[in-house]
Amino acid sequence: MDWNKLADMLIPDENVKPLDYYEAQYPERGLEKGAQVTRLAPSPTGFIHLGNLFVAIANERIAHQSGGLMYLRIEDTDLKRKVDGAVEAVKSALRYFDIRFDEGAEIEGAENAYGPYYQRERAELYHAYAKDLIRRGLAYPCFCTEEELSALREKQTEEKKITGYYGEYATCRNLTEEQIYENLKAGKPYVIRLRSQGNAENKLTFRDEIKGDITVTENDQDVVILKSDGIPTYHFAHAIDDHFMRTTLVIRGEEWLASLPIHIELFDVLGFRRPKYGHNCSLQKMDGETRRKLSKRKDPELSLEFYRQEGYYARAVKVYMLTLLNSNFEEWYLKNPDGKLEDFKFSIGKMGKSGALFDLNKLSDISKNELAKLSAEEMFDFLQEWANEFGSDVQKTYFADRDYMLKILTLCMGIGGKKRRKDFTTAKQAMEFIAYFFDASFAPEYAYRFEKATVKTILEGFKDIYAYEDDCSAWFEKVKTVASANGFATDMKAYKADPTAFSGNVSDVAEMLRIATTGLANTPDLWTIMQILGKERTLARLTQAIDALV
RNA sequence: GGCCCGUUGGUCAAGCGGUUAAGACACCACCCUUUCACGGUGGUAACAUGGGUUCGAGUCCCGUACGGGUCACCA
Repeated sequence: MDWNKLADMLIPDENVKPLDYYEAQYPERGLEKGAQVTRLAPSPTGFIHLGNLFVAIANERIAHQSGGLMYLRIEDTDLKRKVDGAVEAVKSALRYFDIRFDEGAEIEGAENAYGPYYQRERAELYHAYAKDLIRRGLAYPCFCTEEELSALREKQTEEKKITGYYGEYATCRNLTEEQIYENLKAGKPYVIRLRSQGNAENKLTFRDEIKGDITVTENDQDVVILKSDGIPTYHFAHAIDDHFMRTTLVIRGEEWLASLPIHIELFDVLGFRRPKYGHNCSLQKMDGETRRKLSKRKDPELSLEFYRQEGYYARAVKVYMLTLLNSNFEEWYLKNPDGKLEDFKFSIGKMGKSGALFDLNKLSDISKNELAKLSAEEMFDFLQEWANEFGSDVQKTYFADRDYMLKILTLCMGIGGKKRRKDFTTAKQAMEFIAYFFDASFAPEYAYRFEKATVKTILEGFKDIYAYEDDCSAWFEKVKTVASANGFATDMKAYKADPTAFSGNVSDVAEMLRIATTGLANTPDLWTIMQILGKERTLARLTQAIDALV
């Protein structure tokens, strides 16, 4: 068999350059010792999910912490999955979480010397190396059809053999020269397969940066490296790209662990030094009784878009990811609540070995704490930004009167008090929380716990003596006045001693007033709310409440 | 099914042969309090299982069970 001839026929010389050329074009990066080059390599499906973020944060931290860099590569080798605008979607989603790339696809201001970063634009490189493999007898054309392949798979399954294209089953591996040229002449479509030199009987231990030592078997599958359209498969592109982009560390999902033997063989056969690998466990969730990997179809919370729509504070999501990512992060953060996330010493060795259940509850807790660190102005901006994109028309009007809104936020966040309140968990929830401050969205249901007549008398009594100018204590004295005038206890001790002696107590009266003016039984301080609402609006609300009591 | 990986409270987890088995979230109780939220105090709750090794095992070894991942011209 004349491999050179075959190689020239399959991949003509005019389409590729000598291998040395590429090595020279993409030299080793002159980074300091220990600096890691990492990457995020999504396929442009337009669906960027939590797992991407998870891995992205780890890659980003390690790269920047070590004085290295992280780049963005687009794995667009499967055109069936390609979606327009997907790259922009990836970038904007990650930007929202403050993940910065140093170079890569559409990264402005970077040198991008190791590009192109779209795999479809790197065809020449893949072809050059595929050609070299063919020439060396380490790759060959395969003319098997999809039908033949699936028939083979069925047969193997039936016979309880390992499925795949390998050993005796790799029929095209042994095609004669004549057969090959005949097939080519007949115009039969073909793929290029690796002629695997491995033996599945051989096991070797592989050091994974996250999982530690794992045992893998040698690859013996004649995997496809170039698809019939001349585009490489993931495996081949991975080997070539991570070599020429000079990646030193690949952190990726553990779904890749199974194909690691293929990658090991590919790197070896191509003569490339392998990067280090860390295979990260995927996020899971409970589905009834069982836990499972978060799924794109079933779980909206997998999509990063979900967090933007719900108005989760980006930093909160990031903090949560970090607590899942590095077991000692949470402790560090407790000690350094105001520290910069970048100051935490991220370590790949502290990454979990088993998949974590995603816990929205925990995220909510973190969100509350993060939002409680904002100033009223920052909260204003955060909410407005969210409302502009996802809010209702009414919600957008909340921001018309900046001072009014800032007063509301100051109250609801407990700014100026001894302790911050933690009522807000997301922008969406916060907007609903403050809705009663705006007449346009004030829709009270007035769920009183007392007789209408009683409530009415009390509301009228309070309205008569209410004065906007009253300070907090004068105001509360008036509440008490109305309370005792109607047989409600003003002294809690007396009330507790004998509840039957009273109709209720001040807190019940306060509740009626609260429901009347806000429609809710639970709110922040009522006096302050009335101050913010203003005299006119407060009286109007009381009147409205009284009128509703017929 | 084959091959890999894993298994400490409901959840995330510390633990590296000797601990009263940390901490956080959630939950419960009490305190603070005109409601709520915040805050404070306390509480319920765990080493999947069976064998070894060892003076001693959550920690090391083997088996079992359970869970996860993967077996494409998808990444």
